[in-house]
Amino acid sequence: MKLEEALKTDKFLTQNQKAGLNILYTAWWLKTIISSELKIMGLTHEQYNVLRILKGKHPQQMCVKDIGSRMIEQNSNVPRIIDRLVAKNLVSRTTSDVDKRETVMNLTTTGIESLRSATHKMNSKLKTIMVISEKDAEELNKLLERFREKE
Amino acid sequence: MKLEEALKTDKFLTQNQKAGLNILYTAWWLKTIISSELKIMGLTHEQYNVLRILKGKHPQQMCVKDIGSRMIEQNSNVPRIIDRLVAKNLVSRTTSDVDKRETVMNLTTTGIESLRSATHKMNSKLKTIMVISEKDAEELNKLLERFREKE
DNA sequence: CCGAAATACATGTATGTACACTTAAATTAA
DNA sequence: TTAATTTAAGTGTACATACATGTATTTCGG
Repeated sequence: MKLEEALKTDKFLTQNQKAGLNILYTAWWLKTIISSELKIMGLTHEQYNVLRILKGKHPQQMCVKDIGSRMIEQNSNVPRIIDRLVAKNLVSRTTSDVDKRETVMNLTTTGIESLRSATHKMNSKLKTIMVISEKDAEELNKLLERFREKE
Repeated sequence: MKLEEALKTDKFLTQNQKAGLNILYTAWWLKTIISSELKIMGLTHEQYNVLRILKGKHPQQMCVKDIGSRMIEQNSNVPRIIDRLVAKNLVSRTTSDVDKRETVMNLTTTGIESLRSATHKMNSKLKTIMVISEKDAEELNKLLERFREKE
């Protein structure tokens, strides 16, 4: 769907302004699809993100700060997302021996299993919705990074 | 910044997968900049969005449903966002004469003034951060719409 | 070695999001 | 015309976000 239809408007002044809204809308669209898929497994978007980040270092432990710096939405409140994963017994949490300020996290066996099946479901879903060519995707990545130039 | 640096990873399997994360990250980046600019005026991102939507039809009134269908994040809880705008006296809210199920909203004089100065600040800010060429922006819009093909 | 500064995390508050459920009004069907 | 259905909003709950503040621990300067 064109953005004009999605937002029922035709008042974009410049392609730059439209691009800003288009990015926000596309992110919302993608997040909605991902979330509805994860909901079946009792996970939220950000809980899944944390599990994946932990998987990346497994079997090493990770502290809150390390996890936070790898999150897509970098102001996410990691401790509270962890709270919910611990409550579901997907993640274990202990105080670091090395630095007692740090809390360190690790996936539990249940966590690894949940993540495996969630990832499997997610990948099949994404395959059906993300259908642009690798060449187009590469170009899109280049343009998004150029869009964030002033970062 | 490249996405790999922003998320401290190098594990993107395909350009398609990277594009998904890149869109989510870029949206977060943009929303953060916009929000910090609006905060100075005591507005949130979504409150500003609602004010702009109302402006688009002003001096006509709009009902909750109409506003909702024009929001970027289409599951936003419009009544509660309106609550806050009414509390700040930026928007007036009455029951429709035509259909008593509907609540109709309109900008107040204060609302119009707030929006005007918020928009002014926002446009100058956006001009400094959204620096890609109109040609690149057009290509980006084309690719984002292609990305959402399966919508 | 000690006190100040920095760091890592937790917590509180306001706002927003997603979604189920309720209520009131309008529309439709019999 | 009345009963059933649909529609528009509001409300409740769980989760997430943005940000300020508090607390314990570590580090650093003197």
